[in-house]
Amino acid sequence: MIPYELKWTMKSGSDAFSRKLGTYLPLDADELGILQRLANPRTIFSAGREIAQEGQNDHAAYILHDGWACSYKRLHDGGRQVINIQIPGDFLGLRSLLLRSSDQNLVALTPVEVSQVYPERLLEMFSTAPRLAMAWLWAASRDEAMIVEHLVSLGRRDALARTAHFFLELGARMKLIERGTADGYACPLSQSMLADALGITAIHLNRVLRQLRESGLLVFRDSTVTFLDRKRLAEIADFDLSYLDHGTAAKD
Amino acid sequence: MIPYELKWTMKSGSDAFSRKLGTYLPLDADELGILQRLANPRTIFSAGREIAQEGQNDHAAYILHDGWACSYKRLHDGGRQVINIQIPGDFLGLRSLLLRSSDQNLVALTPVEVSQVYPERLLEMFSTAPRLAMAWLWAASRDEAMIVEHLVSLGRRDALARTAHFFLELGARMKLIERGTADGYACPLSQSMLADALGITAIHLNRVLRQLRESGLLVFRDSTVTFLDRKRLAEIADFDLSYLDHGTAAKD
DNA sequence: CGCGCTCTTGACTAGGGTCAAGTGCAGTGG
DNA sequence: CCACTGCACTTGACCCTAGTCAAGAGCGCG
Repeated sequence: MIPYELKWTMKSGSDAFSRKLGTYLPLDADELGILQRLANPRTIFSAGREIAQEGQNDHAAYILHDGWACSYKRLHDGGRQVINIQIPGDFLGLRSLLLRSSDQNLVALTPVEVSQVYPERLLEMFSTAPRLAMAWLWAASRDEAMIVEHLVSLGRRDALARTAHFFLELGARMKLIERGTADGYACPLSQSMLADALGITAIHLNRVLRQLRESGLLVFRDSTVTFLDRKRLAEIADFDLSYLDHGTAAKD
Repeated sequence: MIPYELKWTMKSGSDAFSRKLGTYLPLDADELGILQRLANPRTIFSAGREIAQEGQNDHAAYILHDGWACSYKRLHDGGRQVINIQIPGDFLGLRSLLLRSSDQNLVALTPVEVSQVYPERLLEMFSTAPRLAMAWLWAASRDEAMIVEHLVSLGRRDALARTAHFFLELGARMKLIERGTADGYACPLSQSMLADALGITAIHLNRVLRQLRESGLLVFRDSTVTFLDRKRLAEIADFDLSYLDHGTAAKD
């Protein structure tokens, strides 16, 4: 299998995080400067590295600049529930900043590049750059809306619809940061990780993926998602991307 | 059946919202004054009244001072998934404040008393009362942590554990606002509402409730939850209330 | 070469959904 | 006072989705 890294479209250059906040409201040079300072210095975690643990109280929050990460919780029986998958431009562990201890685990799924978020600098930003603060809170609200939609999937969609929904959402997010097209995107997730996100077993996910493939809907193979029939997928998944709150979202 | 209103323990008096923020950090007279102004004027919605609708862009957010409400999303097939149940002291629709349109519906489950949250006054507070802003963001983070735990329930707990977990969590929240004890609390939820929160059918919830009752674990009857064996319930549910982030949480 | 990991598939099982019927009560109108 | 309606709740019978168990294939790596 081709190592994931070789397949990235490395058009990062401009910062995914700034670009994301910029979709909420246009940022001026001063504001972009503040963001630049928040986005440095950078730290690298290698793939598989645990970035934060549930119960820790070191209040580790980051901005993810490159690579994929995910947040999850563990149950006492050893089960794992993935809360969210994070891609470049996303927050990591933001919710835990003000809580006494982290409510989740964070792990790097590929090599990642992050910058740490410090509560003091954040509070300072809230008073000196209120527009930026609004954009920040908007992004946090949007993250929460994604978690809520994930909750709806787990509660009310069957395995097929859930899987279709997941890939469609991720596709929309990837497209927003210019790492994907309407046809597909690179996706370095293992089936077991995906299954733990979707609340089904890896075995059943495998069956669902086969069904999606054989129905001519979607192919997930070699760490790549290829949409074959987005329209029908969206119908099956009851997918409506308005919760992603893309201001200028394309219709497809 | 006894009307729900008659059974409230009306010890409100001091404001549930102020008390909640106060558990994060002690508030001084100035800060309490600001909160008082945010908590007025009050609006009443009668039971069953829809407070906000998904897709609306009137940015309606409230603080719930009295009564119960819930937030939910609808699927195209008519299905409903309850996101969260709100009790006095909770936010309503806070996440939708900065989004272009509300990502959820809000409905009053009992008569409720709310005060509206205005974005301008909120931003003002962030610059003039940073400690209050932190407490506010803490409360919002805690709400999100509850949603995440709900997501874990839907993804990885079976119907029995899910139901037990729900009642335990709600019990801890009720106790925090002094509307419940270690033995139980008043709970004006219909079985169908509860089922839509737990991601199961009302019929199956009914079977689960019977099982809980017959196993001597918990009784939910006449809008009242009575714990019979909290210890065993907590084991079954894999319940650990640290995500609720009660600073001084009692151990029981 | 063999270990370990991810992925794949089949056979069987069980948790929870669906369908259907029925109970108990509150409210309404005769 | 008593039908009648409507809603929330209850229970049983049956079925299907997804979990469990088991075996094997493909591949990277020491």
